Amino acid sequence: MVSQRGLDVLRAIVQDYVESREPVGSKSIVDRHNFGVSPATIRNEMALLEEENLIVAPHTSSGRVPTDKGYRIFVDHLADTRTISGAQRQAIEKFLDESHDYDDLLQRTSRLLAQLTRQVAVVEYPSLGGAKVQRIELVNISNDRLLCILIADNGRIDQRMIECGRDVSEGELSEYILRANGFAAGRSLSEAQGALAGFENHFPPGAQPVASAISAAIADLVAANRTHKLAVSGAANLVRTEEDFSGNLYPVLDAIEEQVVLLKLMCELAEDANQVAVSIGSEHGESGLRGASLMAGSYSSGGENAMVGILGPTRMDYSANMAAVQAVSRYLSKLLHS
Amino acid sequence: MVSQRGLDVLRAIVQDYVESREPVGSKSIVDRHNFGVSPATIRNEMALLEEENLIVAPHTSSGRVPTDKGYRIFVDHLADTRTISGAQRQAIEKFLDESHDYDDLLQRTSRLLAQLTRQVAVVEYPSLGGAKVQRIELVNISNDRLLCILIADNGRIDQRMIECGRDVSEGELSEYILRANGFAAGRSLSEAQGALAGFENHFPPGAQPVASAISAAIADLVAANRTHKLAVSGAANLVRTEEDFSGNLYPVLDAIEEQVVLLKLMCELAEDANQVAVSIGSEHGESGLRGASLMAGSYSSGGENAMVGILGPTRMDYSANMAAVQAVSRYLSKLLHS
DNA sequence: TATTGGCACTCTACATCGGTGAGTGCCAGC
DNA sequence: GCTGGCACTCACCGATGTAGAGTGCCAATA
Repeated sequence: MVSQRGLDVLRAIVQDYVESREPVGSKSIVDRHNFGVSPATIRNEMALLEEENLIVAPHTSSGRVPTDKGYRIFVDHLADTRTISGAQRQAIEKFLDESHDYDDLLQRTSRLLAQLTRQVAVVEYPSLGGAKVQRIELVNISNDRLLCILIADNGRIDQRMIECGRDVSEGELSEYILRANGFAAGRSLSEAQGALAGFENHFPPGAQPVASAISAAIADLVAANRTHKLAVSGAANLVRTEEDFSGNLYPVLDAIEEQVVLLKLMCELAEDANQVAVSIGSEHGESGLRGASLMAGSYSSGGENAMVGILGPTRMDYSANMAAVQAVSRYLSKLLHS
Repeated sequence: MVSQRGLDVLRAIVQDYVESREPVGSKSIVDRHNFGVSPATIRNEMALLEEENLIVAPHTSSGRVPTDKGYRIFVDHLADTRTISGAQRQAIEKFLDESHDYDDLLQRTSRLLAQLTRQVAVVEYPSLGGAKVQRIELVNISNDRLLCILIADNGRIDQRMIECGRDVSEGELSEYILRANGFAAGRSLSEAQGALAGFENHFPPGAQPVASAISAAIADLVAANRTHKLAVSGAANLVRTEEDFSGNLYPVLDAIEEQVVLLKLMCELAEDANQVAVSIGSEHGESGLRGASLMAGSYSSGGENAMVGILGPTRMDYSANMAAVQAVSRYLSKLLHS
């Protein structure tokens, strides 16, 4: 069992290591913190911490480095819950208030968080599952192609191209639009998909192929909206912290681009909606992201929750970053609810 | 003046250096290429090439490395104009034919090119300047917010949120829609902007604030479409070639994220529409991208030209990459014209 | 005149070696 | 339970030496 003073030592080690990037020795701890005891005593505490797998020595007779488990204890019990500065708060509000639309807002959020934390920022687009269909639009693009646009009541828009194989007159088009909206408008996305089953049967045989292509496109749009999307910024920050990833950035950059893995990890963090959650190093199973921590808080938009967070090396300033993620996610929720 | 054999030596140096990543010596040249002369003769040629600033020796008594100027001669006169393999061609066609819509197509193009060249791929969205307004839609999002959607006849869609400050009834809304389309539909974007001047004067005083907000949003959309957008993929490929950037990826990743610089450079490459153009190392003024080459070809969509290309270290396989960029840009044009 | 073999020279990469310093573990004494 | 002392370990640094790749130059040659 680790004593209170042991935990204080752990806190000191995490703080100093995050700052200096170098293994922390017993002497430097007594120099920088007021423990009122000698290095030898600290060494005894460190031996206990090492037994508990909270810290580790990279090699015999070097200082100690926190393990993932050590960071976990730090995050859960030892990190001071900081709040961001007034200037930072103002910067957040100013920057986000300037956004033009939904897309722009989430991209700005991502950029802002990358700048505040100097890490890679990740913002999840909310699912549209609970959103309602505001309107379905069909537009003639070229002779034999239609564009199908789905507008949700929270402002999100998605589109799909439809190949008709033949011309569609304006009159026929407005018929499709009228019916499709009759079926789907006002319903939630998940309902809309069901409601459109058999859509094509309400049209004369000649129009059925196009009608079923339309209902397929809408189904596809709805399905695509279940798989979430991400806005990512600040990849350049990774080179600053390159050594922390033991020089191998490839899997991290790859994860950022592929997004699938990031999405999965973000979802796993979503349990506790009110707190900023952290997944540290090897806690998430991804071997390529073994040196990375993911931190995320949730925000809500139109009844749907989504995550906003950062990706960085396990050796990061958890206190400051949690405060930033917290502040940004709260303000984002507030903005989307107004 | 450099002799024909001198140029052959330059070609050999570029090819070998690109492959081996190591300065090329006179002996290895005679070993790998059939010059039928001794290393000493090659050394004499190399001395001349060095005088012309086409190659340089990193230090006394090491092999030679091409300079940016050397790469330039190589690209302009010496590179064999390769064509891609049948399998690659099929892969391109298969992958791009599967795209759902405009956005998806350009993103797929970017991914594809990144995979083919193993570099960072950049695809410029075409300007909408010449495109026509297909329709303008206004949608009530919440009580006091409207979403303004601009649909162009080439399938591109953009949106802006409008804060009205008061409720807008459905009747009033359809009035706005009717008029806005009356003014703008069927016109090119640039015309539409002019046509909407004084739009609000056609409404009763009570409706004028909202009307002018709408026309401002449309003007904003048109303006935003003049500043182009990029789809970028394959950033992870940079770590593979990290040493080529003398270990400093920051400015490169930064340029990728900021996009402004990339856009500028792409535009500068646009002069010759039919050929793949290359900007090598310090040729473009950006100090952060001194170790990078940008290669781009143009494609056309709805009368507008835009660029598709790659960003990589100056030490890249120009022949193969030019073939890939060429093939992808041609196929993209073809797909967009059908 | 262009080419070549030979030779001295240069510089990097790599391994070896000893000294220094930071840090540890352990133990006896307070 | 804390502390000072001590022996020990190991990374880091600079100096040193060696091997190898490559060059420039020159005199000889076809």
